[in-house]
Amino acid sequence: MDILTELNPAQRDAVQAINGPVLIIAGPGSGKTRVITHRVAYLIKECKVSPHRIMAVTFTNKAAKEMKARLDKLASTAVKELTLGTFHAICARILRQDGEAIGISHQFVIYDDDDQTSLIKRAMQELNLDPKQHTPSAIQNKISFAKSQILSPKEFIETGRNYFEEVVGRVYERYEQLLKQSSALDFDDLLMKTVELFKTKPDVLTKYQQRYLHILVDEFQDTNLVQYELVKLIAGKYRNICVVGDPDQSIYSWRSADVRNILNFEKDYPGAKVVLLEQNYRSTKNIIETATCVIATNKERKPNGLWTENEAGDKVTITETYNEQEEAQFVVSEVDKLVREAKFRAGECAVMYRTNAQSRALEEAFIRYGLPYRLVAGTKFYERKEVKDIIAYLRYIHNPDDSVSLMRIINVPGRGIGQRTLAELSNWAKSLGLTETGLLKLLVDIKTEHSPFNSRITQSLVSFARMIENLRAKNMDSNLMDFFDMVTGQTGFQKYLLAESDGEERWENILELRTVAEEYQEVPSPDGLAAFLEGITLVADVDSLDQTMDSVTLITLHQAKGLEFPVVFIVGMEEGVLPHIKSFDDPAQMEEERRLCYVGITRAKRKVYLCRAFRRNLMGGSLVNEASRFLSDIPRELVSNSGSLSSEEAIASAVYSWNKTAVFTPSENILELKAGDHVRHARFGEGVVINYQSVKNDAQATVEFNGVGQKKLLLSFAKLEKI
DNA sequence: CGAAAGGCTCTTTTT
DNA sequence: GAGCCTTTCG
Repeated sequence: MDILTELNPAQRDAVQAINGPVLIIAGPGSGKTRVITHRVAYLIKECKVSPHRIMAVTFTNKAAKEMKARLDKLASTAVKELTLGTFHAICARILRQDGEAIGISHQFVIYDDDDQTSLIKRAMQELNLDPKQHTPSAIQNKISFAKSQILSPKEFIETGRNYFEEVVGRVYERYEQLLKQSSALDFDDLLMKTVELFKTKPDVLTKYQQRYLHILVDEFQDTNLVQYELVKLIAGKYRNICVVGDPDQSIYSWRSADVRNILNFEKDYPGAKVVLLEQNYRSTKNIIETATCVIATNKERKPNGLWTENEAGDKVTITETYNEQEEAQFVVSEVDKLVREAKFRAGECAVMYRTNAQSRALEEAFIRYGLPYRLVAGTKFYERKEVKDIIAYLRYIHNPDDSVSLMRIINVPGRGIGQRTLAELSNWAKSLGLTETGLLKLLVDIKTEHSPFNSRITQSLVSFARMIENLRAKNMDSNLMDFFDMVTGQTGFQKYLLAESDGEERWENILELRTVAEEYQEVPSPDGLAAFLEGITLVADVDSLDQTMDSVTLITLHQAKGLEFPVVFIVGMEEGVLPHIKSFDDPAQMEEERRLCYVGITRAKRKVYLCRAFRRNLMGGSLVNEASRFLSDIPRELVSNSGSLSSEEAIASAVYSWNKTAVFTPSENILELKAGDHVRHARFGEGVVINYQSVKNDAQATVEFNGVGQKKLLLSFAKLEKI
């Protein structure tokens, strides 16, 4: 297969410009992924560059996986040799390899957000800082920002310009010490320490510079300073650096991403070749025009020439409903309609929203209707308590210095080791210059009467320490699966979990985690555990999104970047939601909200629905929001029903849509059921009615489905059959 | 020590 | 409305 034939001239240009710096500005749907993969394939097949000497950086692991799959088809050569992954994953690998040169333990663990918070809290406690005066999360954000700017605690303190920053500086300093003691790195460290490694160890840098003849970076508009520096360092020798991005899709400034990286690329890399990809292959003309009108209002941007040869297609639908329940109901019934009319499959539809909390009303509606959906994130799998607990056990076994994990699990299940004991343990360890684990080992060796704790507690601590030591030894020569089972069994965790009220369900999450571990089985022990731990820490939830399943995708606008769906619903098109209220007093942030909206609209291939609720519940209270300003930027001729409404009209519309809802609620033949009745559902199969109650003109039934569990169903929607 | 209850504060987006 | 923290009592 010829790599170049199926490309348009601009795309071909982008693929073939292999010498020197290249900037590719790629509008949405312009075949960006295709260009990147073809470029890599071109380098390997036509230019005979060894895959070993190519680095390709993606924004998510999912994007990396996808690219790998595409390359396998395009250039069947050893794609394994490629360095392909997110910045974080690539840096983790580099530090695992060469981090020791700057004092990073070979065994380091990666702390996620949660772990970071607990460590910051501990640092604050030690410094006698009141968490009410300075919230840990504010401090965490600031530290993260400092790291993204490659500022050490010392440098940060020097540049501090107010009291708060001075406080942050002190916490930052102590936090770093605690991280070091725990042999741990946080997410930002992965990047910052790699830059530090390169800057202080020229020989290491040279090694990587010489290796990577070609570097590609995707989603360049969302890189931050650390990432920018990193790329600059590695590309320092050959300068064959190709970056791809779209300033209009920059939506991560809150994570310190800096659009200037892409806007100033030509200045920083003089002579860079610039390629514009402006033809959109994804969306209909109406969708492109709508998106263009929305983004055009931004002042801080260069206009682009996005266009498409695609048909005009359907007009954009704008709906107003009374509240978010009705909004969700509208979405669900509309999806149902599209599916019933055989226009689209459920899996081709996505519902996008600004904040995760908005998924709730949607989920409820999908459940009631009995329509399949998949939620990306939500209570994220790896953030569930039971999952984090087991991971903490595994991590602590892997790395005895990991005090955050130790503190998390030393009393889970309860072993009579409480707050007081732990505080004493920490203090005593500190005064002896030992880690907590070191102290526990000491306790095992000395006579019980020499322990400063009472005998019951000493006994507890000693048996805990012995158990962990035993497991640590087991990890050395056991199969990863056997080892996993030993951990859940011998720690008493399984028993403890199953005794909890919702234990069954939570235990299933552990089994789910176990299946993830299966992927690392072939890695010989003890490295299998290390590989597993690293794999799960750097995974985002979008990474696991499998679009082949035939169910509607519920996803945040941020996560939706880089994806495409035939049908897109954007809900919560209201002032305060999208744009989010936090952006009201900052024009730059407001522009980012607009870009977010733009990203959402441009995910759609065929159909766009923009939904708004007149009233919305937020933290108990109920708010009346005006229509999003973004809606008023869309010309009426692109919209199939009425555009923005004034607030007086909104009330009329609320009444109108209330009636409309009643119309598409088929209130005839509501099935009458009682507890104990057997029923059948198209998706959930057979089950037994547990509870049944009438609600207005409708009825709600709780049904225990065989092998599926309990579901609450609204009978006007769910197609139940009595058997 | 730990379970239960009450009180508080936030809620944007995530590798 | 939840999640976190503190208080209280057994």
